[in-house]
Amino acid sequence: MDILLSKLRLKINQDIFLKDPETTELGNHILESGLEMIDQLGLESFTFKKLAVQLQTAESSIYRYFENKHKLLIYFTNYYWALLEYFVVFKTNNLISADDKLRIAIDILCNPTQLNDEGIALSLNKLNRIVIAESSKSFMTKAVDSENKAGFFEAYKNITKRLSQIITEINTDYPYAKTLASTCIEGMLHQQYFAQHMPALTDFNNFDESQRADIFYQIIKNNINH
Amino acid sequence: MDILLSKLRLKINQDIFLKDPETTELGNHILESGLEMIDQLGLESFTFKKLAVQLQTAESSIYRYFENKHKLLIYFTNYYWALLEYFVVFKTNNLISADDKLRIAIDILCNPTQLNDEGIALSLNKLNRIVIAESSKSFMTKAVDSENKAGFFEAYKNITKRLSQIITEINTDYPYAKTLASTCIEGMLHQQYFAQHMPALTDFNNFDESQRADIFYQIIKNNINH
DNA sequence: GGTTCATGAAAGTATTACTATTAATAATGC
DNA sequence: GCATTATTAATAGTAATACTTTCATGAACC
Repeated sequence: MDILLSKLRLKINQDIFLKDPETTELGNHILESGLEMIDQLGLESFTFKKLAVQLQTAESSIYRYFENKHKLLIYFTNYYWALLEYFVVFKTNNLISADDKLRIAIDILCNPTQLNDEGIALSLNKLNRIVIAESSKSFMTKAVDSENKAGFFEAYKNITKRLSQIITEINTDYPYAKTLASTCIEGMLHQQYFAQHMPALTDFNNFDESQRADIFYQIIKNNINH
Repeated sequence: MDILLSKLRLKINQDIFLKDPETTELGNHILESGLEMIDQLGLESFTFKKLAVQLQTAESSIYRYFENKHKLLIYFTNYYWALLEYFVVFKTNNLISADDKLRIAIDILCNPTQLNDEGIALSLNKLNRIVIAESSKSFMTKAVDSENKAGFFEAYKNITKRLSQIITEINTDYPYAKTLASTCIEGMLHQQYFAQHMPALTDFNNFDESQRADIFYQIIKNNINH
């Protein structure tokens, strides 16, 4: 695993960026500091101007990589979901029991910051935080239909598909695998957000991570076997 | 019910607005056209300037009612959830069976546009659409903690509490009532959005409304009785 | 009839979200 | 080693956004 991870390169839809940021030094700086700043400031207060100042470069240089900050956010969410999908595939690969696969997939999705992040260029913690706090803004826009067509949400749809396939593997006749999968994946994100900011909406705090995985495992299991 | 509804006035946290929009003609126009425009343009493209042009008034006049468009959105989400809570309370009021209450609460939450909207000033359809598409932006900001403290999300927390109380009524020992309730309420919104914009993430289209209610009923029932 | 209040009109500011131009620098090809 | 090309930095500029301020007008109320 370590060997594989030492050169992990995720495939990101080419239309998300104007110029592949992973191919140059400035590009990589844009990703690192961009992630850091969106995490710190939130998407609303984050601007390419501020990022340019931080990187001691020109605003126009950043615009050569990304059309706007919305695309940069989409880049990060794709990166995050592609990464988690990689882990799900890798860790469930040789398992025979679909139930074991479910357990592991949920663990990864609920506690991604526990993963071994060697070989991953971007901070998994920061990615996790911005996906929790900002990712819904990436598809809750009037451009959703055209961007969906352009494949900007493929990584998110793929991981949902993986989870729904595991569900179907456990019970072929269960008719709502996609709804159950997407509801749980969204729910896992929201519960983390609520635990931090609106505790009235959750039974967890962000310390009982394993319990969070448990309840989503229960929700899925109790439904598909019924 | 009709008699009651003919003068339905919902309590909205006073700190959300600078001046109560329901007390004046201009205020009510701001609400009506503001709702219409956010629905049409999306929150990002919507501006007070555009609204002022539409209403043939001055931008500064609108600013006398709401500090910014974010507050206007919060006003609408509060209005929406307060309205649905009213219906839940009203329709479950005299019921003895907690199971019946659950069924009815879920029906209201999943198919709010079926409700009798006589006596409601704002369009329930538009409110429903903007809550689906925009409401997560109302609390996914860096101001969430102070705004939560200020009570801006009370209506949302209240309806979640209602649902979780019904869950607890069915099974007093179930320890995750809040998580189950908030996950389902968020899920109901998301499934509607996915059905329209990202069908790969759902098993429903927006015509089988009753099925959508069914699956959330199943998710809750199958978990709390286990 | 004077005061308060709500609105409208206009102007002004700082910031945002870009685009365009040009000069300087680095990399690469022959 | 030199010319070509690509990449970046620096600067300036534009249109729009998100406000704030000031002031005049008219209506309402007491």
